[in-house]
Amino acid sequence: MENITLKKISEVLGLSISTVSRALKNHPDISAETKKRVSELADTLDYEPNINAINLRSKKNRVLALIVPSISGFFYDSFISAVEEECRNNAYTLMILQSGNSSEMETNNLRICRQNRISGLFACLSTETTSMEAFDKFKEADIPLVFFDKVPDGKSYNKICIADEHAAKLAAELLLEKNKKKILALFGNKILSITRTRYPAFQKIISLQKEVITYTEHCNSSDEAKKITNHYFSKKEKPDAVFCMSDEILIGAMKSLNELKIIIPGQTSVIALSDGFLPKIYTPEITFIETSGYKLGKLAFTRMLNCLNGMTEPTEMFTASPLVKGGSL
Amino acid sequence: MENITLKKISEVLGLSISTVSRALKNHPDISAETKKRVSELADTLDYEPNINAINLRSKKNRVLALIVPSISGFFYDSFISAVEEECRNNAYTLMILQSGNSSEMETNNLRICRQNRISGLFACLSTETTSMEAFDKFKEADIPLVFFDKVPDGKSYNKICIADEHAAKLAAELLLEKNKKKILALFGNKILSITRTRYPAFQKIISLQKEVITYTEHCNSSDEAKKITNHYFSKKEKPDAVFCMSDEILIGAMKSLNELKIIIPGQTSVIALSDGFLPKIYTPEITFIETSGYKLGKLAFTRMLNCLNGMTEPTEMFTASPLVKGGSL
DNA sequence: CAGGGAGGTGCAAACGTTTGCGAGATTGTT
DNA sequence: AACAATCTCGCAAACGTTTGCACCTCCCTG
Repeated sequence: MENITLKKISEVLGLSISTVSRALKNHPDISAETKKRVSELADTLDYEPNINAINLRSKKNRVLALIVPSISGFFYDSFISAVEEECRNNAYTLMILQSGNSSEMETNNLRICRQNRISGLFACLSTETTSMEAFDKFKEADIPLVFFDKVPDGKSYNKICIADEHAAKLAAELLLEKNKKKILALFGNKILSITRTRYPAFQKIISLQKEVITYTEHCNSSDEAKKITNHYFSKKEKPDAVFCMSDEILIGAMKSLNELKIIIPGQTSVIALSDGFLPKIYTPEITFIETSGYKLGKLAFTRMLNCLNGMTEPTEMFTASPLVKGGSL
Repeated sequence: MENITLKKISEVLGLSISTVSRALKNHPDISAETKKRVSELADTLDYEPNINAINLRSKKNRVLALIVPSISGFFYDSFISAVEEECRNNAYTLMILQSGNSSEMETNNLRICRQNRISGLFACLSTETTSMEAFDKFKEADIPLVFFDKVPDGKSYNKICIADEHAAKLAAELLLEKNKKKILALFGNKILSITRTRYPAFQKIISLQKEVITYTEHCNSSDEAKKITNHYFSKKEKPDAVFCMSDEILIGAMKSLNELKIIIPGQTSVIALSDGFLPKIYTPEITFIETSGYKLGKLAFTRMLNCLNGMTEPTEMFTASPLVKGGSL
């Protein structure tokens, strides 16, 4: 099975290459008779146009790239899933690259993107990233750049985020509403943009109630979250609620609470910000504010599409974060 | 920032395109002096060769495709993660496509692959797939095809699998060793190749002990697994062990056991075949036979590399499935 | 019959790269 | 002085596609 080209078809049919090309594109110059002959032969030969040639000629391609710390995770896999779905439906090819949260791999990935002359880039910053220089090159080249989740500061970038502020506020309000007085609040690494948004929003609401005590902690992993939770629940005065900023933290906190046989929601309540998969694993199911990677992916793609169509003004967009009630609060 | 080409560089330096091309490839024909001038300019201009042109000329490309039912999942995300890692390290580009377990999308994805003139394909069959015709076209075109997880029957394909048989046997042996007498054995859909391997292997071992009773059930989702578990544990004579063929099933079974407040491992034991993430969520951690997507991905990639280098004899390979002890057995 | 439109098709260039071949220049050998 | 060897480099073709332009053949109209 050789590769079928326009040339082959044209030779068989005794036509010129250009006629065949036009016939397949339903060009008005070509007679219906010819079109029929051409497309029938193309079908039987399983002709597929060579994308490389097309891209080369058009100086464009329909390839989008996506850089993410890790494909497998609590959140990114569903984000990617959504983006891939849209790409496929819009005849874009998706190139996924992992940065492993290393800025070296990140710049390397950006090089790969440039090599491939991608048409657009979805990017989640690695935690190590300090300089935006490499990213700015894409902007200069008019290649749409859509950041998601971990986004850079400043007004000059497209950013698609969870409504972090709203979600954190909502969680805080719920805790107050339920009359919680001693709250263990677990956040992620302070460097992360999501932490820098979620943390103050949460605190602002909580601090409205003077008599509420919050133990605020930052943790970098599930294990750290577990240790911290262990610490607070080994005291005699235990918190009456735990707030978890992310799935990763939720895992650690729940591990601790379960091991200590703390009854939920009897002895303490739990509320989390989550993609939604994990909370349903536990019994009772954890009440959470949904921070859906899937929705975020869909939104990021529509923004990308707009950029590709010329709407290049940098925009910050948010997905809604509904409350999903479990039995943990 | 225009796109830099060999032509531009050659014009600036007053050289021919071919000289520039050779200089950058360290061709012996070119003087050290010229090479230096060329590569310095290329560096400052951020020259990146146009992959489309290269591919067109060489009639090859370094693109591998991967078709998977869904990116987000208990297993595939880590498989993909491994494959992406290797692709990046070997300068291959990875194109990921989801089939959503629909054979229509699957054939559509295969068309995309052909269009892109991919060099190799990793594929996990959708549950709907009945005909291998579309896949066979790749074989005819000498495009390496490596199946993983859900693989077709027959000796004529490359297949990379979990050592399903061994894993299922191991689980069964452990259950017997621990003197379990009434085992609820939960398997997935009978159509799946993994079920067709795991099921008989498990049964064969268990049936060696005549006095052991097994309740074998097949379920298509976590929810079904939960319902079935509920059913068996609502009886007065409850099973003293539960075997879960996959993570998906484990979730359902555990949900049921936790809701019924069955104490593990006091009242019943649990053992699963799992990627390894979920078992560690629970308390006590679930004892499992590791069926690592990550390892499988690494193995699939080495097989792919061998195929690309001419070792085309179809081969079936397995990853090891070690036992990871938790506290549930 | 001349002229003109329309309908159908082909020519050739361009996209950016690689590479076989050959040409000019320099040096060394006899 | 003639010639060979070596070192540097450029020409041109090829990969498969698209597209502006020109060409040819009919047929119609005046």
